[in-house]
Amino acid sequence: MNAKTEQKARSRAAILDASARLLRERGIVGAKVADVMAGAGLTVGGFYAHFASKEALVDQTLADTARHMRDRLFSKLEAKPEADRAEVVVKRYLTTANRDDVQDGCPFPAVAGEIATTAPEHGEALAAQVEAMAEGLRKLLPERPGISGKHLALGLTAMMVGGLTLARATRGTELSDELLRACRAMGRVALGRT
Amino acid sequence: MNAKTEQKARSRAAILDASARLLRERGIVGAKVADVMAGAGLTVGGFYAHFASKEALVDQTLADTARHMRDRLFSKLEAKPEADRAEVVVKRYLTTANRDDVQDGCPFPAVAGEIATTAPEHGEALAAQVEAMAEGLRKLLPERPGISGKHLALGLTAMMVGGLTLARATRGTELSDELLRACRAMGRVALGRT
DNA sequence: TGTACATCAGTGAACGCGCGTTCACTGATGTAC
DNA sequence: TGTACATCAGTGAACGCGCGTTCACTGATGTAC
Repeated sequence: MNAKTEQKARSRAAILDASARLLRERGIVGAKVADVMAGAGLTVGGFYAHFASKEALVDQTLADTARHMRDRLFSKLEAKPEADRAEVVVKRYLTTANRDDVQDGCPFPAVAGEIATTAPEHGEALAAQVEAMAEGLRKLLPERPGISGKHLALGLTAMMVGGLTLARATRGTELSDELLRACRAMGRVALGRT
Repeated sequence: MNAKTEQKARSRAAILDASARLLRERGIVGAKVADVMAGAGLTVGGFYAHFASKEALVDQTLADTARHMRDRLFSKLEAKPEADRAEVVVKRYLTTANRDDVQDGCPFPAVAGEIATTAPEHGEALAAQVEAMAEGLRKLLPERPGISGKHLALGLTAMMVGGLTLARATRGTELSDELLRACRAMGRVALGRT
């Protein structure tokens, strides 16, 4: 059973890889099962030997891509002065690269609206990942008058996700770049770094 | 031709009304032409006597609903002290009512993600409305050190849209209410009202 | 070691369903004389 | 005023298409003796 089991595990990993790319690029409805399987070098029919449904794939992919994003956002911060770290994270997130290289970027803009409107079944999976991102940020925050660390972390998260979502949706317009600059500046103000 | 013309205008208005409700509630893909027509008390086939395509309807509806939201956000501000007005707008936006009464609320959360992923043809229509909202806010802003009025207005807009989008997507979880509170507090901090 | 059988990852066509759009038609309203 | 015809908003069925899911089948891999 060894070679077979290994082959299946490789296929599953390839499916999740393709799904991670397509979910971020095209959203839940846009990431068709047949396209995901083709992206993994397989055909549609085999999908259901790996996942119970498209819904299960989406939940798993959402968790995977959000963790991947956190790994990138919060990596190698030891090299930065403690007081700079939160701002570094905000700046890393609000780049043209994270706007344009969608398939390796943040998954939230691609799924949050769909979850709100037509896919509430993924709401808890999303909530868990939003909390994980905000918690990562909270650990880096300075004390600020008038707001708790938790609220500041959630507010920054909302601004980052909102800014990136709008920047992606308006890609190609002047507004798009301006939104990224504005949100970076807004992050500095909220962190008291003026 | 009079009664006929009037009848057609009434039907068009009814279609736009139903579209405004459904687009905000279900997004672009979720607002089916047949459902919109049924919501207007008509049948599918008649749709194309009023609009060239679903795309045209969406663009028109996006403009209508965004204007409607601005009217509500910026209404009766004369009664408020000048220094409070920006914060009043932020607080009006980030309410449980604007999260839950989706069909009368902000259209951006329902469409921004879809436009970014699978409907870029609406990007310019969205950009125009985002700019209009930010411009409305900008006029109410105090001078703040370290950030221009335009950037602060865009940053606040991103935070408001991001916060509402995530709050709607996580409705029913504890995080959802907390996000609204956090973004209101973040608004106060960004406006220097501590 | 070799042979017969069992397992199972993956294939590809088909199923049921729903979408946006088209189109022949209906019937109420408007126009011409 | 009345009659015959024209217009046109709206109907409802059909079209073409694409989706998620199912399923009979294939062929390579593994097992039993």
